[in-house]
Amino acid sequence: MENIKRTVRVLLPLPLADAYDYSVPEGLEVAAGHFVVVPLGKRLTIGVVWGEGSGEVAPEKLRDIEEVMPALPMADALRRFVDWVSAYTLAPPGAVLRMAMSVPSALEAPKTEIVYRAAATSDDAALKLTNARRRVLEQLKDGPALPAAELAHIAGVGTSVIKTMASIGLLEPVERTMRRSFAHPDGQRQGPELSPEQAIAAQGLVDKVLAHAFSATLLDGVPGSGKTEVYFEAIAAALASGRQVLVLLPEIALTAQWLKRFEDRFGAMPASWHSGLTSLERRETWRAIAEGRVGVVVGARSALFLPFANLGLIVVDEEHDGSFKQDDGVSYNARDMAVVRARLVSAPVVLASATPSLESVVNVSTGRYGSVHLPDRHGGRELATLSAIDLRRQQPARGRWLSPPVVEAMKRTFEAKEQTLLFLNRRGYAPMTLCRACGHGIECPQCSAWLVEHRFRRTLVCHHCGHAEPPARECKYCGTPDQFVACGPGVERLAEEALELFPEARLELFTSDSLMNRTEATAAVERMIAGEIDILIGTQMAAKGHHFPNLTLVAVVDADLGLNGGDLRAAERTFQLLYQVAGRAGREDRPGRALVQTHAPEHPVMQALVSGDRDRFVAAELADRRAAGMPPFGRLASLIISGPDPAAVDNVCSALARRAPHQDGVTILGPSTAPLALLRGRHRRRFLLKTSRDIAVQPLLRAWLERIGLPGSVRLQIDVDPYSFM
DNA sequence: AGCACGCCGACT
DNA sequence: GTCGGCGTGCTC
Repeated sequence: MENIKRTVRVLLPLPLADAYDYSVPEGLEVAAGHFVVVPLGKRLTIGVVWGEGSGEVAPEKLRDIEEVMPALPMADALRRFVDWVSAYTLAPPGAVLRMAMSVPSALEAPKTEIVYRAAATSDDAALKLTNARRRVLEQLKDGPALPAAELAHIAGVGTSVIKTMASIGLLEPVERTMRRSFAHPDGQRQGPELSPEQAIAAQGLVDKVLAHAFSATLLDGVPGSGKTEVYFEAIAAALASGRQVLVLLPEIALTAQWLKRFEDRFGAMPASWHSGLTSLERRETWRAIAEGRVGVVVGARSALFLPFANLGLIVVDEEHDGSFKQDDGVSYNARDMAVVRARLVSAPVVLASATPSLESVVNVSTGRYGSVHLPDRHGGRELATLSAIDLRRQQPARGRWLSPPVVEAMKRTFEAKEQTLLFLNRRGYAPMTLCRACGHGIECPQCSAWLVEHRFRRTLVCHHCGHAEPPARECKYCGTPDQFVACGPGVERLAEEALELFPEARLELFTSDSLMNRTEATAAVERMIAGEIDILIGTQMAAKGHHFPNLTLVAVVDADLGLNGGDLRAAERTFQLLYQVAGRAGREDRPGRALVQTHAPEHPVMQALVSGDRDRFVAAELADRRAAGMPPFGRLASLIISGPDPAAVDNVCSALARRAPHQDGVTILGPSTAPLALLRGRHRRRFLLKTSRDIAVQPLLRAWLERIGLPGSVRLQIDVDPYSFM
């Protein structure tokens, strides 16, 4: 008879329905949170011990854990966070774990090196002291132990001298783990002088940090009111009490300017976490965070799953930003999950924004979140005056996109040697290309979307799947050559127009295509600050996280762009975006102007922007949402069914429709074709589940989907709290 | 996520 | 006749 072995549940970073049971070999010490190597099929995989064995699997199927990784175990709070996110989003727990195990190499034993220190001298050895050997010992007398090569170099001897000294006992080799050291931002350092309002706000946040308990606070203030300085005080307090801080920023707002401000305040850079890190940087940063050697991490949403040893504060800046929502793989909103993570580690979370999301506004009014309000622009700077330009009356010339008042304002700005930002949230030259002969537009072969012409790169690109093709001469529908015509403006086309109007102006494009990487973006920002650019043309990349002192005119070329399409958040998002863009103008001593071109100046969004009455807009938008039972007053979940064969997709939809839940407070909308009816060659249908606030959507969805069989090629994507409907 | 198994097109 | 394409299914 075989001994009854202990079994444990091991969660693997794979999209499996649940953790797997493994047996623990005799003599292996295994506890919850340990990273372990286990066999899976023919290969070995790293997983995390999640608890004692479930006992649900036939004992003969169980396999032994191979080994325990030499890494700090995953903290209890992080494991509970993974479970929580999985339960909320209905993503498999292993898919969530994968986000918390993004750097597998960090789990391996760190590399070591041999360093030498002076050995306790014996008389015997002292006799053999040559000049070279003496110099080596001199170096080590009050310096640190060093690797052979380095020691030899600074002592001016060959490495063979070190080798011999070690062998005759003059030097003692020591094995040391190599680890990158991180600078320590100083929480004790004196901060800048704050205005009375800022000081009160900062104290409010500091009190939350010192309470060492969970709390959520909305920090709400207009651009330039000093939000960053205020939450820096909370960071200082957390650092001073020996705790770690996580700052989440939208990816494109993580700029050199932000880092510079941080360094000026704390005397050292924070650790940053974003997609541009090398694998070495990721490994070292991950490890240092787990070992508590990093005080502050600033990062994009994926930083939320880092293994903090001692987290004492989370800040989510630009909390309204849609990019906190991840749509591929696990659909989660990092802003909301940051609140959960803070609760699980009993730490405060601060959500900061000049244009808070309606969710946060409602959470404040119901008392779930506290609030700290900063009323004014610091230093008495005024917000830009914002005017709507009615495109129905002030028409641009044919084939042109800038209206006469905008051109006139650009002219005056240029003559005053000040800078203009033309904002258009459309990459490329033209969003659509049409054949004049037959009227067909050029579509993506795998998506229901137009191909966008990128004239500089001489390609037509699909912005949804990345498909690219060279421009053809002949129309593929009617064969007529040379009849293509570009429809509508993109930033490249706008640049062409601006250059014709101002041939002597220095003009630059600022988009995610023309500026491929961070370094180039930083350089462009610096040129802008240095006044080497007169006209900057950009997408929303230009609108976030930058501060251009000589920028006095912002023109929004197509303010209606985000309002079409019937998206739930269209008005909210447009307001937030345009408000932020307009906030770029006139930030120093010069007054700024923002001109917003629109076909619907009477639209509540435009009215609110022009009057600067954010509160009235928010109130009106909230009233609409409440009447429709939409978030934040109701709950939404979306199901997207997709597959290459439309008939198979429709079959699944019929099965879903037959089993749809019927109960009070629950509405099922659909199935209907999803907004991108064809994406990457997959046909897409969508159901929307709408419930009242008091109903939890997860049990409802679980029961609904429980017995729905999916053919292999059909995928079902669940999105609880969808942000965008496109 | 891998990795194998399995069933239809272009090669030696 | 095989080599190999990637659809489908399983892994404690």
